[in-house]
Amino acid sequence: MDWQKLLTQAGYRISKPRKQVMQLLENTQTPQTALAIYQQLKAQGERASLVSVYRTLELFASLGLISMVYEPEGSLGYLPASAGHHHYIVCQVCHRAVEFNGTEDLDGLVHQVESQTLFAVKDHLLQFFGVCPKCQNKSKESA
Amino acid sequence: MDWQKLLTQAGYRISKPRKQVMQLLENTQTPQTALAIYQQLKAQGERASLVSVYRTLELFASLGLISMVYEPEGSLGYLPASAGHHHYIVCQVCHRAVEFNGTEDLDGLVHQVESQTLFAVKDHLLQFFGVCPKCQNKSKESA
DNA sequence: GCGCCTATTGAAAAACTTTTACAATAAGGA
DNA sequence: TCCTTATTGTAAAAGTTTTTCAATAGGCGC
Repeated sequence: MDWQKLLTQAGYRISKPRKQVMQLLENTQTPQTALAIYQQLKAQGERASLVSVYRTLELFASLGLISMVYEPEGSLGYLPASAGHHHYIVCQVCHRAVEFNGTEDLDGLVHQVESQTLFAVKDHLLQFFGVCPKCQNKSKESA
Repeated sequence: MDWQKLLTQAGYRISKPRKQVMQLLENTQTPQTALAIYQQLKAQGERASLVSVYRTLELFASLGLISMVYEPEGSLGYLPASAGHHHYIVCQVCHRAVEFNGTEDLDGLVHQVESQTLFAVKDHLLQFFGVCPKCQNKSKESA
């Protein structure tokens, strides 16, 4: 189901800022902060407001349409969420984020943590940082 | 090695705010934000400044003396770092954080992610959220 | 396609968080 | 104890996120 139908079914409207934000996120490889999204819309000559970007991101995130990614430098970026798993590895050089599938491998760890700590595990935060293939090649060339 | 020796050897002084912040962190079960630390020091009648708390936390974190924990509601808390692993599970009810040992179990996942994404994995962010044994019992009693 | 209802927007301001500047203070080696 | 300078605290600046509210525009019914 596309995001517009989902919004409508949930009782929300398809407004211009919402379209702009989603379009921008769908066309980027790197997670984008609220401010970065706002600045890019401005740069495109759009009449956009930072407040709407914040509101839109909050809404999209609550509906599971976008995922949050912690950037190496500590800021919080957003990406369109694909169905199912939402774990990312982020390139420390070019910031490109790629999803990986690791849910099954986490199950073992979850059980071990539960028996080790006696907590009931409800949720987790998992992200990897590293260097993407392209940036690996670039550093090889310059070396 | 205790933190005071480590600070001294790294060329830093053992100042009053640094002692206050470390003492407070050592005596708490839940991760503390900069503001929370400042407010507690104030409540204890100490003459403290929020700026120094920020500076102290930044220093301690850079020296590996404290660890950062993402709270369920999104804020960033600090805890004294024990040697070695620094992965936490945080109670969604009482916010208590407990370390768990899962480095080995992550190795398999790291390798899988590397072969799946072709990234070179350099670092990771792993945290669990759940309900601690005490809070599990409390909810059982009230049920 | 038109009009109405109200969700949503944008501008401004407020609230909150973090950083910077700089004179006063205090840590710790001589 | 004295001296040097790292560190502090106050104040201000910078940056981020939220709130307020009148104006706008989305989309349902006709």
